[in-house]
Amino acid sequence: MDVARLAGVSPSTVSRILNGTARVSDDKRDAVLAAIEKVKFAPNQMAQGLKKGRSMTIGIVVQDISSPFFDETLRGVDDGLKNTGYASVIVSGHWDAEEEADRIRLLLARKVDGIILLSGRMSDQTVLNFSTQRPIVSTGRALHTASALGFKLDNEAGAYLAVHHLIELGHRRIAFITGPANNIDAGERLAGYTRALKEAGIALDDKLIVEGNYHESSGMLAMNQLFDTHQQFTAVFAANDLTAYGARLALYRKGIRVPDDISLVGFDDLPGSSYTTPPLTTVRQPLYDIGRIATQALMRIINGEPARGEVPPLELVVRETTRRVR
Amino acid sequence: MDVARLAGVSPSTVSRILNGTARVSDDKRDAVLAAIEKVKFAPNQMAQGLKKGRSMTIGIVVQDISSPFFDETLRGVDDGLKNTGYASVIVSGHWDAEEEADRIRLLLARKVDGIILLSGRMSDQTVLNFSTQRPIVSTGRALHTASALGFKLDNEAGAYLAVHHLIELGHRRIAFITGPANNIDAGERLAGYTRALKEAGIALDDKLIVEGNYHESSGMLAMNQLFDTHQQFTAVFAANDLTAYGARLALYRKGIRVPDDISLVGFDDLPGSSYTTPPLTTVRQPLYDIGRIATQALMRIINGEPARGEVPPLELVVRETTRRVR
DNA sequence: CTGTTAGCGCTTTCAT
DNA sequence: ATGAAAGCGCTAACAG
Repeated sequence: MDVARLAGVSPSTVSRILNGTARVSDDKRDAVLAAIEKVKFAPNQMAQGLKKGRSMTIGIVVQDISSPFFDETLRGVDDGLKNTGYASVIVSGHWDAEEEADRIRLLLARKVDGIILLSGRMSDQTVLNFSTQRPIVSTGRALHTASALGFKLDNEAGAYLAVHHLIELGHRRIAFITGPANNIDAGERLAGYTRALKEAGIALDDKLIVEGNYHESSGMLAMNQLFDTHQQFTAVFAANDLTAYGARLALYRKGIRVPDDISLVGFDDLPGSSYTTPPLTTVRQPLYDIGRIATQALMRIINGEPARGEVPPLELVVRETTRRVR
Repeated sequence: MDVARLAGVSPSTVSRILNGTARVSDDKRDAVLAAIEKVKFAPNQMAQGLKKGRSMTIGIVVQDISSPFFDETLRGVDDGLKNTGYASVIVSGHWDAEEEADRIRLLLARKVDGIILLSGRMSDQTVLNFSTQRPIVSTGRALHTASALGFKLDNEAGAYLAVHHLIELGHRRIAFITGPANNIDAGERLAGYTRALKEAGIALDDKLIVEGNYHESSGMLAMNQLFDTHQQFTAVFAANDLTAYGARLALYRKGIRVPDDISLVGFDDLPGSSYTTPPLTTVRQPLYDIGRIATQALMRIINGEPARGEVPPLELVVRETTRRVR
């Protein structure tokens, strides 16, 4: 080590000072510190990592690099990492189980110390397999082993909340724009919609259910399809906020007022949903908390402590896109 | 190496096969490949990095982990990295020059092979200093050395475009919600606003200029301040889209129609701006392209090629929040 | 308290 | 074409 020579000590001593591994006499310490300052020395993390078997890096797998949904969760992750010395490398699985697995293999080759999997598409078994190499914390699944932890939110209950709210306001013809057919969360939200209707004695009408893909454009398309087929309804429940935004625009284009003519409910409560016109009534997912709590749980596992952590439940946020049917 | 023993060859041979560094006889190659498959071997990237002096990682410095603005740019970065073998570690400077420098030092200690600095707050000189250690590509500044490249968009011209559009529509009383006072881009946008007004022979009215902070809430506050002080105006130009969203909500709350009563223009063209109600007229920043082009430029520098790259100019996107004054 | 030694997992001369 | 040996920069015994 350069610094060692400069300070006239051995590399070990420098290392000891850097890591606080052992007592070092004050004069040597001062000399070393001075040398470090002089050369602006910072230990090579790759060498450190190689030696210690810790890369001080965790991997985050998202499905979409550019989505307010993952964004908000990442903010939680970032805060959870604060003062841990850990950095994160973020990769995208692009909503594809295969690609997701590939990305995880890459992270593993990079020797990340742990992985956070957001909205994974892989099977639980695959996650469990990977977790033998490095601890994994995942959202969207219920897992609980020594090296794998999952947080599952009750989508069914969340959707029920939304539809029940609409029913309480007197709505009986409630359209539903679902998420992608192969998406588990989307399926659960559909189940919640169905249950709320059934409980209220409202017959399910397939024509009022149209498939979207979680993006704005699909919300718009879905609304137009509803209108083109002349469906009658007074409220729309969208499987996520982005879809609701699209639906909102379709309504605007038709000159239909929200909430005066039609009520609209979303799902997620993205940061932007408080600023739509009008502000969106939606089911709040504790996105930030999920990120933060998942990260803290992962840190615990990495440090050999038992895995634990719980996230707040979904809750309905009533804003201004819903009102009593007249 | 485990694989080496299994295949009955030396570690060097395995390495040669992995890297294609030299010819290897077919039978040995087959044996090694089989062994790799069997053990599912993937080289330890930290060891590789330590030896080769390349971490195959670049650092990205954003100012806000959770903002549609950076998001869109990051998507471009991600695409630019595709098939390069590079991964990125994203850190946030939180709009603070000091923190930004700290984060860069962290990235440097991690031996990233290059850095992309988005909307940096540091001085050009500081960037140049860091660039002696690792190549840096930055947005928001004009730089062009062997190891530092900057892309600067013409904010002044962009703002001019927006205000000129409003003036052409007959607006004369145009309010401006600025960005943070210490923000360079914001200052340039103010200059563009001023020039457009002056060119049209419209006197500048300080009362129509109110400071925001680039967030939705400040747009809302700014509008309210304008109303509370009884300003007269028929159009509002917001320093960025988020601010425009906030202004839009304030207008909605007052029952003022957009664009019928008041026209509104933003700046950025965030992905969500096509789906506001009504869709927002704004100055388009090629966020995605910036990310992609910056990344490709950085890759070139890393590979020893001359730095180059150019981003598309700002352009006005006329949607539905502006109309001719009656 | 501190220096010497070995070695983390890989690549790269240098021989052969 | 291939193996042996050295070494990337650091830390962790092991002596002393």
